[in-house]
Amino acid sequence: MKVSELARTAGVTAETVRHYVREGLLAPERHPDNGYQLFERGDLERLRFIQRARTLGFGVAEIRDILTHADQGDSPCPMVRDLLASRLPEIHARIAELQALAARMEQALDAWAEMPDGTPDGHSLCRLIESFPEPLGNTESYKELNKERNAARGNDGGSAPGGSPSTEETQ
Amino acid sequence: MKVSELARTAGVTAETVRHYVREGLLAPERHPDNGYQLFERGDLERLRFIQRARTLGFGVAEIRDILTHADQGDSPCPMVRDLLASRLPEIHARIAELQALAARMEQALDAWAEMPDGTPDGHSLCRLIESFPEPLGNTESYKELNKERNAARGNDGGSAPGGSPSTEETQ
DNA sequence: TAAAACCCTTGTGTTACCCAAAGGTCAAGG
DNA sequence: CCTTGACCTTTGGGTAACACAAGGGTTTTA
Repeated sequence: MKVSELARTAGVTAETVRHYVREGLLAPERHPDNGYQLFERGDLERLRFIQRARTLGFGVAEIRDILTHADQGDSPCPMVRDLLASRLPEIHARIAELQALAARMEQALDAWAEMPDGTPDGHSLCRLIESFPEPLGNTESYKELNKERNAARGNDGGSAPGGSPSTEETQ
Repeated sequence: MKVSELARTAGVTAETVRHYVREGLLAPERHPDNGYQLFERGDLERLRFIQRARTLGFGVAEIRDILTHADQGDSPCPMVRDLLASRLPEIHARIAELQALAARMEQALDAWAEMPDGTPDGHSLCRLIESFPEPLGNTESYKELNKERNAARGNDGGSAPGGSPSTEETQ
């Protein structure tokens, strides 16, 4: 199998397959003459495994670890269980944040239904937004909110090599 | 006010303020001698406005547009309303996806409570994961799921300069 | 006056891919 | 045989919102 045949069979793009190869999740042989990647039946299974793991919320680096362990004869199952168990609360937290966001948005839309648009004067940029409460004091929950956008979980759940964050010019 | 005083007052990091300056949301004057950024009272209000808008789910680029409009004397309110209204369904969709993910994770943890770990043989990488259904056929929902991780919404809701995606080597 | 504290810019990293460019390879038709 | 078009390769850049470190200047203070 060549790249796009594998990709088509598994329902992903060829770019995705190449990405997994680059990241070491897949290690196809190479055609000696032209350098084409040659995938086997096992690679298809491996790719399907990757897909399942992705739908369970695992990141590519984590899946690489899992596969590496399995390739070395170690059972990755305990690791898998731990990862899943430790990630679950984070997911729930993100759901709660998003629900709070949705609630704020709906509340805003409601409140604004009765307000005029108004041209910005020296005091008001957009009363629709300014009529909202500031993230007072609560630096933490504000920063949590930002994670909704970055939302690359997996880089903050584990060990923090730096210690306490956000401590430049602490004064 | 210098950078970190502004940042401290608003409860963000100096890096965040510098980021907004780089992105054009804030345009402080410069001290002619040393090049330091000099913020005024109005910049603090502006920053608080930005924070409120962020908690409402607006992206930095969108906020820049809003501010630019307001600076030019146009009311950004209609734009704000439209953005919010169009984004809300996306948020709900992401909540649903995350809830589905959480459900899958919980289901997995439950099901695995009774399964043995097992050492990987030639057929099984990790039965815990392999016992899961594949994202059959449904390429769309699989890709949607990925957005949970990237989760940079706002770059796919608008105009797509490319046309139909995922159409390399269509064959 | 020297160190602490703060300022500047620039570059790099994060996540999981997508996309474009430049160029080689291969199967089929004329 | 040669062209064409579909496919392959690698490299490099982009995405969102910052965080962080480096290298170097400035200001404040002890």
